[in-house]
Amino acid sequence: MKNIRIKDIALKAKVSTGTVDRVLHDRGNVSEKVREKILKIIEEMNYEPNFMARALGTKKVYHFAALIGDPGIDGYWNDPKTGIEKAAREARQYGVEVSLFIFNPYDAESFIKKAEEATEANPDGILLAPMFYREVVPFFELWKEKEIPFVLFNTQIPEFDPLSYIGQDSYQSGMVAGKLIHYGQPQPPSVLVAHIDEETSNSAHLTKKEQGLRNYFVQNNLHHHYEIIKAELNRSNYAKFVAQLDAIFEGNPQIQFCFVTTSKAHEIAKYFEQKFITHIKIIGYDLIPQNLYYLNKGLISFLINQNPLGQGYWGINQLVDHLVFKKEISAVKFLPLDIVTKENLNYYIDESMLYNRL
Amino acid sequence: MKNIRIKDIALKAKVSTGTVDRVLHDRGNVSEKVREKILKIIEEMNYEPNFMARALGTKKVYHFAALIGDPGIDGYWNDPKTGIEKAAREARQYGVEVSLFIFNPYDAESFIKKAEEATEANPDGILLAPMFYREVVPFFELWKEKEIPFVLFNTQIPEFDPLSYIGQDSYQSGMVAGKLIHYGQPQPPSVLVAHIDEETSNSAHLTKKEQGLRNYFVQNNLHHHYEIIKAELNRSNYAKFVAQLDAIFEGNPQIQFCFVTTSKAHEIAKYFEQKFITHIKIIGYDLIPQNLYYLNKGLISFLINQNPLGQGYWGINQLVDHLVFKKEISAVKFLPLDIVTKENLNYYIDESMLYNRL
DNA sequence: CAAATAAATGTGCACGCACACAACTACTTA
DNA sequence: TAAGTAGTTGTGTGCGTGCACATTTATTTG
Repeated sequence: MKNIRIKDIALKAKVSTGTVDRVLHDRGNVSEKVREKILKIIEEMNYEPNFMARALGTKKVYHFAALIGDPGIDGYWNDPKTGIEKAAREARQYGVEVSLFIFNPYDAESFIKKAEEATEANPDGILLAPMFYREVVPFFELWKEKEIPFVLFNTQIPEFDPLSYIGQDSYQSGMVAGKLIHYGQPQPPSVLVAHIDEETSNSAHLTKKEQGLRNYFVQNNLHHHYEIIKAELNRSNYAKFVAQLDAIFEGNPQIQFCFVTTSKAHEIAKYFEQKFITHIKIIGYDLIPQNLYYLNKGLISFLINQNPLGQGYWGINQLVDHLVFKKEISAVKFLPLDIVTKENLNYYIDESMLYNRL
Repeated sequence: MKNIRIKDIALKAKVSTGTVDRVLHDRGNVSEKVREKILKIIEEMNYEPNFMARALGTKKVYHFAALIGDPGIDGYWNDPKTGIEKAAREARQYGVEVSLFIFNPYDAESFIKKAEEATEANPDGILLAPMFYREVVPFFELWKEKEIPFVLFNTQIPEFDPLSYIGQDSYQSGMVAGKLIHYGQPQPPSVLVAHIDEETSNSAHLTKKEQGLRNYFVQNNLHHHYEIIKAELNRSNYAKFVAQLDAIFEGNPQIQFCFVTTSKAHEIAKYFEQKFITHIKIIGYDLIPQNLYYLNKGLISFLINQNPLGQGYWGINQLVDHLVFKKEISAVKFLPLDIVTKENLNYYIDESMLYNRL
């Protein structure tokens, strides 16, 4: 079961290995006649390059930049960061170095500053979470001009043809939430959809989650019976935050479910705990420690896991596959929407488990 | 950021690369004094072997045998087979060849025959689903004597120290089912636990699933209120199978949930469909086509995915890591217990998605 | 048509490791 | 003490590629 080597191709085509190499890598300086002959033979023998030898034989250093939010400011970013670091560690053997550029996820200015720094570093590829639509667009144009491929994660912006988008299907995750609510309460309940700490106007994925939820009920012909209440909340003024919640729940005692579209489900859980509210079930996003605490306490029923670690990990890997291995990569990579409960939680958070996912 | 090479170690230790090589691979013939010095330097420089170069430098061919059930007889085995083939394809570069030995999962004799064939092929490693406890034990002893490492998946049998076990945590999956039932019906319901087409006496994992379910209710102090009815069913005589179900559901009209411990949830769904039973929710295992059909129709509420594809994939990979790369591998690898509904199904079945898991 | 340039092709080494083989040292034995 | 042997250590080549450099062939120019 011997592997076909470049040497074999060269032999059969009666040329030197150097020429085959040029054809394989489009290095030019090959006559059209010879090129075609070689391509045909490559096809015939269905040659597959040996990645190990390829990686061994090249000493080129690839420099990637990763633009992510500050985990110190919002714990959500811990996982993408870990994923990126893991991928970076694995890719080190192939001559890949990843530099992190960490911005304040609540400050567009900070994003601009870090994006500029990343651009100045003149990397071979960029991975970023384009949180601020307006602010990121000029960079997309700049990078396109400089021919620096970029991979998006977390937030999808297809208009500027990124090399790839990694992330959740926000809309579909809303559908999953709908299912969980419907399953948990066949009688028509009222649902509070809470957007916490982010403007829906500048982050499309929140709206998509809400739409997914609403459409679940439409598609199942239930929307006449269900009541969906929407709220945009902000913790910057905590007293006001609590007052808003008071108003909502006192004014709508019929609410039985709360769907939190950001990673802040724990804030609602905390509120419920303090107010001794036990009859409302919470469904939220992301396995951050605060959420896990309330998941284990039973105040949060389900968390939808968007695989933030995987997003970072696969994001870097897309760049590696494209630039280092010259593989064809898919333009979109949706990650699974895991439904996480107290009972299956362990399989999603244990570090060693992460390697087990296929 | 240059990598440390064996050569660097040899230089620093003032020995030849051959000697370092002997230490790294425990090939013997190294004086204790030198050995320790080298080990210390390896530690100091924290050397990490370059797997590519390692794989490239050895031309040894590894021969693995995989013993699995026949997908033609029970569709469940399609996924492990696919996973094994995928891993085999990836490992080809490292000189790994995998031969499949496919037995009839309902026939112990067939298992013995195939296990004998696999043994005769004298492989370097074996991956198998030890479905028949009594029948497999002699082989464990034989392989141990012949020093052939074996990896188990699907069914755990720790007594004969396999190299590794890959698979589900059956007990915990029962707990997950308990949660889903409890969440879907806070008022104490009755649950039918159905073991279909397998003897609980010879397959421990079915019993573990049931125990997990029961213990969910115990741990949440609910066991006084819930009623759990157990049934062992077999489709070999289909008329009898239906008659049994008739008896159960007519005799227990209070049943609201059905938990099927094998991959045969679709049989119950089919029965419900024919009998126009709509008020009983089904929770089952495995994303086989028949189950997906009824999941999409809404007759099955949830499927617990044990990642059968991953089991095959990681099973082969454990052998590869151990034998080819001489890595340390974990004795147990539990795969995530995915909760799958109609709404997030796509992320678990689309082939291209499988690569996205971390 | 010779010289200069451009295009095409060939050659050989390095990447980091494994392994076969060669060589050296220390210890026995007669 | 020389020969024999076991215990150590050193050397060199191949694995499949990529790439820098050398060489040959075709094309252009004055």
